[in-house]
Amino acid sequence: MIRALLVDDHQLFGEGVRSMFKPNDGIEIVKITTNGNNVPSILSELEVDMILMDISMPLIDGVGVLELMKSKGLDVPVLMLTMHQDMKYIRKTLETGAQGYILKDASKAELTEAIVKVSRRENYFHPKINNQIFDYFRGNKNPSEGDLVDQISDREKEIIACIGKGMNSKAIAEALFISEHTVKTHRRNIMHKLAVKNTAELVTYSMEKGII
Amino acid sequence: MIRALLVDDHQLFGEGVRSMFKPNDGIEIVKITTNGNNVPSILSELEVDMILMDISMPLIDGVGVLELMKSKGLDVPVLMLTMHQDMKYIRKTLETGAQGYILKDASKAELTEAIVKVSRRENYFHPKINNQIFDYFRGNKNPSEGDLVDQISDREKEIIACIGKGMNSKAIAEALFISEHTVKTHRRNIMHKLAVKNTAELVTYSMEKGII
DNA sequence: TTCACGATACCACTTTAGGGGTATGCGCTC
DNA sequence: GAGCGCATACCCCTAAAGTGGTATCGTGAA
Repeated sequence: MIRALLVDDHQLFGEGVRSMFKPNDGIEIVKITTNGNNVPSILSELEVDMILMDISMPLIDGVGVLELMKSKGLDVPVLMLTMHQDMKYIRKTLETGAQGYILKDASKAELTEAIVKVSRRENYFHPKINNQIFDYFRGNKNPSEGDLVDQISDREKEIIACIGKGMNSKAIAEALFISEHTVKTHRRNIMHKLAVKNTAELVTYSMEKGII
Repeated sequence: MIRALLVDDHQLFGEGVRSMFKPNDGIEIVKITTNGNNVPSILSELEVDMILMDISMPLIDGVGVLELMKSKGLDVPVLMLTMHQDMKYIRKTLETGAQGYILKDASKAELTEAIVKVSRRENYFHPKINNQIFDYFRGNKNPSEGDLVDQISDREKEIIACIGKGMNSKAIAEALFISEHTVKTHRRNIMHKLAVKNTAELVTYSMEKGII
């Protein structure tokens, strides 16, 4: 029997998954929590073989919980359970040490397989995102092909956020206490880094990639 | 026993909810479909007391299914089940005739209550969105306060999509086989309707509201 | 210690967006 | 059938974005 902890802010989903597993499935959701911050204390109280965790949660997100666990030396395999197919999330979770990644539109059979594999510390990637994983590792060998997003500095992200709010270069300059020239230079650098043609595409790209 | 049909593209969620209800709960998910287009044929085969439906689905969305049902004269009460707390979705579903609206982070007790009420053709609104509903009806008396989004015509949405892709007015004109002047007029109208200052804000707003 | 990078700043220039009008034809509704 | 919204199209003009440079300073890595 695999003892699993479920971390998901959607109560319905959590209770649903719990009742989905019958005793002879070999999987039991021993605890559900909607607050990732509780994970360390739960792990100290309960014996848990693996953690099923949603990525996007209000108080602390999946990646945050992974980091929290790592900082406390808690080493329980984690299967990320999410709707997001974006490389941004997949990448972050894998980098932070998740054992697997499965989409919420998976079937019960797929989830079962994923839970079993992850509890054995094997990797599981949902078929739909397997190709993206390969692309990611390929991209890693060619840094030029790597994700454009993390070439953006914090200051540049500030600029992007202002642009998204509809501020023009002058307004941004005043808000950040810098010259309008500097803002324009930043804009240019950002556009080159993200390989976009104009502000509109810059905003679209930034929102899709979660910069904004 | 309330016989419910569940329409959700997330298999896991669907199977989870199904197994959540035990015989003595008085609720049975008699069928799960991931494709809303199948709803009419399912209703002709099975006796169903109410429909639990996700709003955002790939092939046909919840509102689309409601419209499809209405066009075929199918009158089964529908409880919308979703993560979206946006007024945009709530409003559309209510306007199209949904009986209730519940968030996916509800508890089993709340879902049960909602299903029972909806099956009796009573309304159910998740507590979290009740206030928004009131605001909506208040807003209805003041049409100026209404949602800006649905003042946007289909053509204008096309223009917005092109802008988001980084196309300039000339490129959009060529793509849509219209004059650049027309595109500029559209842009102006859109910006006025959405009350935004420039393209960047237009893109941000449109993405947040789901126009793009 | 040199070298790369980020943040800052400036100049000059072209292109595009944005705002002011006005207008016409089409389909729908009251 | 008058009015309304929508898509279409054109005019003029200003403000802003976007493109080409160059340059200084500080910090942290090789």
